[in-house]
Amino acid sequence: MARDLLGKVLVHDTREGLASGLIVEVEAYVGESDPACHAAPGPTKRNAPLYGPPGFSYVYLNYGVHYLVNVVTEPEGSPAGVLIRALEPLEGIALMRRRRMRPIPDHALCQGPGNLTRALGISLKNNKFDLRGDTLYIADRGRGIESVSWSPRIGIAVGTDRGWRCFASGHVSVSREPLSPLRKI
DNA sequence: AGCAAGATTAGC
DNA sequence: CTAATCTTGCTA
Repeated sequence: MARDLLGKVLVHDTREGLASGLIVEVEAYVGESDPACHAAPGPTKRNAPLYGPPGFSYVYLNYGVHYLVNVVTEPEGSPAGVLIRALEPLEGIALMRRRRMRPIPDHALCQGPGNLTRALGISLKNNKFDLRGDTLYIADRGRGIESVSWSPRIGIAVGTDRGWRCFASGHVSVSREPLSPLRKI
C-alpha cells in the first residue's frame, strides 16, 4: 500500500555521490479501472513496467520537462504504482543543491515529484530498476511517520474522486497542503 | 505522418 | 496565469 512507503528512505547512489530522502508524500494509481492511472488505456509501451513485478521503478517524462518516479506495487499482470511526490532530504544535500542549480532551503530540495527526481539525479535511465538493488533503492531505516493525512490526488483531471494521496501531516517538505483531507490517522 | 495531451514547475 | 518541452499514443 501507499501508506507503507511513507517513512521509508529513497536512495540514489551514483558516481557523483549518494543522495537520499525520507518519503513524506505519495499517491496511488491503481489498475486499468483508475482513469488517472497510466494503465487506464490497457498495456502500452510506456506503461509496461506497471504490468511487471512489484518492487521495480516506473519512471516517465512528464510535460517534456520533468521525470516522475513510481514504485510498482502489485503482482505481475496487475498494473499499479505509487508516485513519490516529496522527500525530506537526508544525505547528499550539497549534491542535491548542485543538481537543482538554484538557492533553495534544505526542506524544499525534494518538494514535488519533478523536483525530487532532479535532486536525486533520477531520469529515464532509472526506469524498471529493481528497488531492492544497490543503485536506486528503497531502504527501511526504522523511521516511521507518526501522523498521516489523506486527500484526493493532485494535478489530474480525472479520478479526483479517489482519496489516494497520503502524506506526513504538516510536514514542511510536503508539496502542498490538501484542499480537502478525507481523514487523518 | 501529424497532432493533442500530459501524475509539473518557475517566472512574469 | 502561462510558457517550456518532448514522448507517447491515437488517428488518418
